[in-house]
Amino acid sequence: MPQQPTLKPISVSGDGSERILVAAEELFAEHGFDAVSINAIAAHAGVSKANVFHHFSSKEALYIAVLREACRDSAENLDHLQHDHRPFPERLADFAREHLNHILERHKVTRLIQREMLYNHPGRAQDMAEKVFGDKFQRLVQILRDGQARGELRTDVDPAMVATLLIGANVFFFQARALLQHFPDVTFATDPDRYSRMTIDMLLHGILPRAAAGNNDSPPAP
Amino acid sequence: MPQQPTLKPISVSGDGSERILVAAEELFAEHGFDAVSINAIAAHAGVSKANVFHHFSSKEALYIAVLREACRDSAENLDHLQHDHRPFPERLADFAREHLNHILERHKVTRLIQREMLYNHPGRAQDMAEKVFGDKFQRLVQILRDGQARGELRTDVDPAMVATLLIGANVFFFQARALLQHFPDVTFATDPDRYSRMTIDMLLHGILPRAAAGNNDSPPAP
DNA sequence: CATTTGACTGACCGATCGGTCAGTGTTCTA
DNA sequence: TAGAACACTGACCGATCGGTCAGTCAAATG
Repeated sequence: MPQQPTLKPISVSGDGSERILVAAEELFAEHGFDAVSINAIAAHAGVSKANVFHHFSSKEALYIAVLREACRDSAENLDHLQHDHRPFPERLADFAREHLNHILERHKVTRLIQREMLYNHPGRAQDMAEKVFGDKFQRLVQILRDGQARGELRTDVDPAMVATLLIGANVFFFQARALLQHFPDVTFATDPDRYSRMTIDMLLHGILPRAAAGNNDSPPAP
Repeated sequence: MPQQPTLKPISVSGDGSERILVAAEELFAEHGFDAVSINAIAAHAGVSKANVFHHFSSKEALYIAVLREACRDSAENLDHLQHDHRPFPERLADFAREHLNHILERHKVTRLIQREMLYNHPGRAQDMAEKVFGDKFQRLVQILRDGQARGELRTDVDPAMVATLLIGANVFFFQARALLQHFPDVTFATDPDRYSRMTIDMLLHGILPRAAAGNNDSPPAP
């Protein structure tokens, strides 16, 4: 970019290295790795440029530290879904809603990771994201498999496919909602909860007309 | 990025400005705006750096020219779906498959646009993409509305929501397939046609167990 | 044939890049 | 209290950035 707007130092407590990390996360998420200079990060954190290199050996190392910090507390809690005995549709709806809210709340991290997926530098942090997401993904798949075993879910659908569609719907909402807002047909761009509900409704019951009306929830007992 | 690999000039016929555009599209799509230097583009196109500025007034202007060229022929043909009289599920399945193949074939353009959505520089090209996609999106919504009017589609689902879910599923497949390949549960990461079929199956019929087995297609006549 | 036009180039510009280094001030400890 | 350890800074480095400019060369134009 030609010029970068002069950024005021952020008001964040904590030692210097932490403030640098926060500032770097903010700027990397907003503008991307290459568009952010060490000078800008230092100014945003209210420290000198040399101080950045005192705490982090290089720009790359700082970026990786930001990613690691971002992924650290990303261990979303799926346990309460695994040991929940409510009907499957309700559990799935809860997951979808919580997952979408999780993404929206931590939008900086989400943007960082989306950038990382787009850049796909093989060495950098792809393997890290792979493990973090792979674990969560695998657990969601296991929950779906359990649902199949209990007869609460069609046995002729691929659980990994259901998980992909669910997560994809949320990720796409996150990245396209700014665009969707300007489409006259779209009324849900600013209402993630409604988006979640509609997604789950369509995923559960499909979009074809039902021969038998009513009967929306509560699948037959196994 | 610390160092950029020395790029051999691409072997492309045409006048200089066209070769510059092709080279710039390739590099911008692969590495992003800020990570690509005019020097790299010039070397990749086999011309001098000054020549790039002879044809384009600035790096920004070149980038916008690349985006414009990319969006130019992006007018995907949805007409044959609008005037197709086969059953609705088949038409929808065709759209999903064609749309996904379209995305995968033109992966450079897709990556460019995904980057643009991530960077969301308000001035640059967001409004352009907005119009291009808005038109296509609106036409898909209209097709779905027609399906509702003919009783081939549930009337209590939001057509814009169906369109979003369908396009989102494909976009997410595009951007996550490299990651999905490494998940042991995922068997469809390298088979877009199968992904499309499974998506449409789930979207049409839902994932709940069907009380009445069989009867997969052909909705009741209006 | 003289001139203009436009594609094209090498050399160069100031600014900024990531990164280094000698040195300053504070704080903890022996 | 001496001094090691540490957080931190301003000045500086070579490289590269986007962009400029004077000039070369070939084709079109009168």
